Amino acid sequence: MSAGEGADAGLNAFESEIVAGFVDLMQLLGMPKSYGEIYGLLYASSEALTFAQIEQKLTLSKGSISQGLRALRDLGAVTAAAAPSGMGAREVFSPQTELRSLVSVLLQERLVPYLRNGKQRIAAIEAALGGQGSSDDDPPAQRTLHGRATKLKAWQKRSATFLPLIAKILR
Amino acid sequence: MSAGEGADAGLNAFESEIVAGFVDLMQLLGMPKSYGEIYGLLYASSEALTFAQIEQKLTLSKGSISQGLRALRDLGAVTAAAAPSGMGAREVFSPQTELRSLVSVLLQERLVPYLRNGKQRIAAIEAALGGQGSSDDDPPAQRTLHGRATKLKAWQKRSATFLPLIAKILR
DNA sequence: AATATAATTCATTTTGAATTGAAATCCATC
DNA sequence: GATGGATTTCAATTCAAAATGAATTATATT
Repeated sequence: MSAGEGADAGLNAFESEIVAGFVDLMQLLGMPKSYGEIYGLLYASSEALTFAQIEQKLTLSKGSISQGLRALRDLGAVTAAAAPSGMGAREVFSPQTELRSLVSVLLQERLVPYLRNGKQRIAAIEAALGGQGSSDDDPPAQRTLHGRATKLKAWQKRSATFLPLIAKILR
Repeated sequence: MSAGEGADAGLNAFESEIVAGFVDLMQLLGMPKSYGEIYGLLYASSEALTFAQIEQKLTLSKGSISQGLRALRDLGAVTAAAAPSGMGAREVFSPQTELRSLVSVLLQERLVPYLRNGKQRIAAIEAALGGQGSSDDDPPAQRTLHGRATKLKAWQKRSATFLPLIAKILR
């Protein structure tokens, strides 16, 4: 007893362990932990859940649930289906259980913008190095800095290869 | 002009681009951005720098610089050498310029604890599933949950392979 | 069409991590 | 071994990201 963190009233042991796991995963990937709670709860449920069911099982406001569900849907991690009519809810939510695609989407979400930036950054660095040489020259120092800039560029190029490679590993 | 963010008084274009790049990298890996500033400045300098030089080039308190340097040294990203006597400083600091090892250390710093946790978590999940079946039985639902738990376990196992693989790619 | 309930939006609040700053400690030089 | 500057420590502060909740909008049911 009392291993994890937030109490989360209505979760059984199975559910709360799974939720905790996905909370950690989301945080590892720099996403809000509420996303992990929502996704984890869906993952631990044999049936698709309604908004209201999520709300009553987790200690999260409607606002957070709404935002979380939207983000997870946009990521393709959760799918919504029309709720069987008669019950109040509009939709029911299920997890995309293919973990590899989930992780790969989450990863790319962070890596792609980083790499995009990197590319222009390298250009700026090279420009700065070129422009700099004119005034105070100190050849050995300049060579060191050139070497470092070159290293960065090589790294940047390798990173571009990187991403598809990760995608492949995750397959 | 004015592409980046923090002004950082005394940095030239070359330095501030490199600093910005490492700040982004640190943040991608969930480390404080001050670490990126310090490492970036060292990386952009042809000579090893003293504590005081770092302080005067960056807009950071002594406290942050001290903590940042310590963390970077612990990570093996920065090395310290005795400062040539006569100048006030005790030590001078240089970057470990092998980016691959830097990134791999930073990555592992986050991945390893996550994976370690994951392992016990899987055990707890299996225990919970086993203990649960007795009271309210719904075989198809149980089978679904079993399937999901199995998927998690498989994923966990693959993740363990994952880490050395990343290390290999970074080589 | 009207009503009641579900879901979303977004300004405000909370929370946790990063940063600061001032006091304590360390170390080289005298 | 005493002095003065260099560095570290850590409680208090700041800051950004996440969560809330009340007002709004959308949708189902009658």
